[in-house]
Amino acid sequence: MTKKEKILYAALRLFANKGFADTSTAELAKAIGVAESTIFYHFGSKEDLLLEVLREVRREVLRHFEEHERVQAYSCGLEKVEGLLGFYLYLSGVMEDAFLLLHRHYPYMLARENEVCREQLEAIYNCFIELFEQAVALGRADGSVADVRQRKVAMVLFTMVDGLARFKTYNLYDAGALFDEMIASVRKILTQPLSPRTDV
Amino acid sequence: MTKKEKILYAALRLFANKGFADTSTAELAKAIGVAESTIFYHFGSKEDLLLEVLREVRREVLRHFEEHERVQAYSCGLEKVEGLLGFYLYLSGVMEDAFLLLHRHYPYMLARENEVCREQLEAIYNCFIELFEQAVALGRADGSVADVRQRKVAMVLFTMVDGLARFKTYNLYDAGALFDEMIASVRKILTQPLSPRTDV
DNA sequence: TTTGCTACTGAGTAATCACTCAGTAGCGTT
DNA sequence: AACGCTACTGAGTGATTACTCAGTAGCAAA
Repeated sequence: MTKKEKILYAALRLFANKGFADTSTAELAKAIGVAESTIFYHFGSKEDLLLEVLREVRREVLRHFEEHERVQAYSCGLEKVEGLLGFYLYLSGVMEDAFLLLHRHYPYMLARENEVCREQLEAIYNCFIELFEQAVALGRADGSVADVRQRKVAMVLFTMVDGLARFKTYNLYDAGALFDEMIASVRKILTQPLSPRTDV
Repeated sequence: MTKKEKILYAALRLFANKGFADTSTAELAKAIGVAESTIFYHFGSKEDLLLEVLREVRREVLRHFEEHERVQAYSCGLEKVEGLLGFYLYLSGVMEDAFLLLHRHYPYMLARENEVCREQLEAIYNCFIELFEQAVALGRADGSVADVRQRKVAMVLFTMVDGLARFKTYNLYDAGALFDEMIASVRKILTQPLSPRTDV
């Protein structure tokens, strides 16, 4: 691994676990045994380093989902939705640092004024929601999913699984124990038709 | 408002919006027109100030929920669950800074080594989940909620609404538009009985 | 051998950081 | 008038911050 790559991955680890402001370039350099100025030689500034880290996170996340899409076969749309939810949670463990970084506030603050940052974040989130929505659409087509509002349901599903992934990486409570319950809930959401009026 | 209170609320606002590490005591002092040393006179250190802020957030959040519990009447458990979810989202707007702070990573990092911090966070989250669980239990008793695993369902509900609140305060997408969909989903989760085997 | 280029570094720098401290203004009690 | 106390401050402190820059080692082409 080149020194540039070492810096990139160490930065991901430290920015994710300690936060951007709480990680000094001196500390980062010391952690991998390079001179502090090497960081600035390769990346220009600390903020540009973060942007490069986000770019790398985007590449990795999309690569993982494309790979999953390519190799994993599902018998119906409902099963695919459930599979994707599981894969999301699995990824949040495999790419723990990346998800930790995505659950921090700093990147979203930066995104407000920095177009490059905004671009990476949007690409990542669009990828997630698109995949969920496509799986729901597939389910509607093959009959495994009832009549639901595709886009909105996909976003609710994403909200659920991302919230769970966040609690998992924050160690707030056991995500594994909750996952089964979430899947059961998702099945109810997707198999029951749109708002069967229950009043009076 | 005393200078001490001014410092406390300005700290909440700045810690929530800029982050703990990114808010300097000099900036905080300047924002409210007091000497920087006044902060240390009242709170001792920057970290102790954060702990005091979290204590205040805890007091406010619990007060709001107790008030809501006291004045709001619901005709059945299911309706109460839905009401609580709406109230949670409403609160995340009214107490935006507090929720922003609770959605940051720093307090949870601090909680690992600081008992006082851990205590405040646990009190807040326990309050939420307890209320949701009680409402679910009420629903089971009055028949508006089907046979479900109370605790786990309550946690899934909390995961959903907290995720939505987070996206709302991060301005990722329109929470209002998603809320109706979430309520519809919650109704499906709570009114359909436990896992009716759908295989083959 | 000279030249040019990339990768990298140690020694800086000004600015900012959290925090300290001696001192004071105001006010109630004796 | 003297005292004691609380609230508050301005002027510091040494440490740390992101970043700069002149210089060097190594290697490839001329």
